[in-house]
Amino acid sequence: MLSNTAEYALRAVLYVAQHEGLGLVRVNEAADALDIPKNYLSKVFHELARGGVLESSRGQHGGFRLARPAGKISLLNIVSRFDQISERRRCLLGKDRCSDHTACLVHERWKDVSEQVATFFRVTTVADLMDGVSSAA
Amino acid sequence: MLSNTAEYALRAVLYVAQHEGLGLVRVNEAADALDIPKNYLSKVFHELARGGVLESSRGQHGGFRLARPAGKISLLNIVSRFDQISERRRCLLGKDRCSDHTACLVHERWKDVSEQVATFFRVTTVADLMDGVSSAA
DNA sequence: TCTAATTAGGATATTAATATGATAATGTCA
DNA sequence: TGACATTATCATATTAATATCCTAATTAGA
Repeated sequence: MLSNTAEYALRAVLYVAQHEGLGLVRVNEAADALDIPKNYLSKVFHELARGGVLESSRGQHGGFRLARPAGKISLLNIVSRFDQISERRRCLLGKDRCSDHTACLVHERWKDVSEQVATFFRVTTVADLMDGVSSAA
Repeated sequence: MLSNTAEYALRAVLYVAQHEGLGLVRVNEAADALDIPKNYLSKVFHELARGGVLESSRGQHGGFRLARPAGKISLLNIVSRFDQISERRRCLLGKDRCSDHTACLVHERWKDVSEQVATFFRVTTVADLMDGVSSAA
């Protein structure tokens, strides 16, 4: 359902969120803790920074922090930098959109299901993922 | 959500289903109609035959037909030869299972959503996909 | 028996995802 | 200023997905 890369990103942002207030998170530290290849995670962090999810600072004592509160970062904000979670309804059979006159009940059901997936990523936030925090669920 | 290959397989089986009773479907014919590379589709068909979804016969006038009625072929039967639609609940963050004591409400919601996806593929049949046929939806 | 049409399947090419390695740029602090 | 720790970035390697090419096996029919 999610690419490796997107899963890395989710776990990494969660890790950063859990270290808010404890200083910046360094790539090496997070890579060790999460068992993700360092150089690869470095690129994931960079991409998340470019996407406005994280903020980076360079130099000694540099690292990453959340760019905004965990409750304001949806899982879609994270995942969409790497995977496409199609918000736009997409036909099960690969066409961009079903022409309405051939649409059958299956297409409707598929639309329902895939919209639920999209909604999950859109409304769930990093804060929701954190242990003990079970708001807005 | 689905790989290219699995999407090809769905479209191809639907095509074969729509030609039931009209003689065997040849790979070249289906590839042209569906705009899928011939040799690639050839392997997809072959794999579906090995998986008991299609039956093949070789030689002149050979081709493919459904191995059983369209209503007895679930989309999961088709797709699972190529993609893994995880029936087993899988943690959003990549672990095989969430340990229960760290499971939060988000995990529950994700389980709900992903089980709906799995159920869709399991209960929807090729017959449901065919135009005009709108049973069991 | 021969030819043609077809599936079966091996070999290889291309492309995208994942991963690694090396270097440059930046900021901190002695 | 200079050493060092860090992010930024470029270059390359590896692996998996997608695609193409070619030949073998099988069957129908002339």
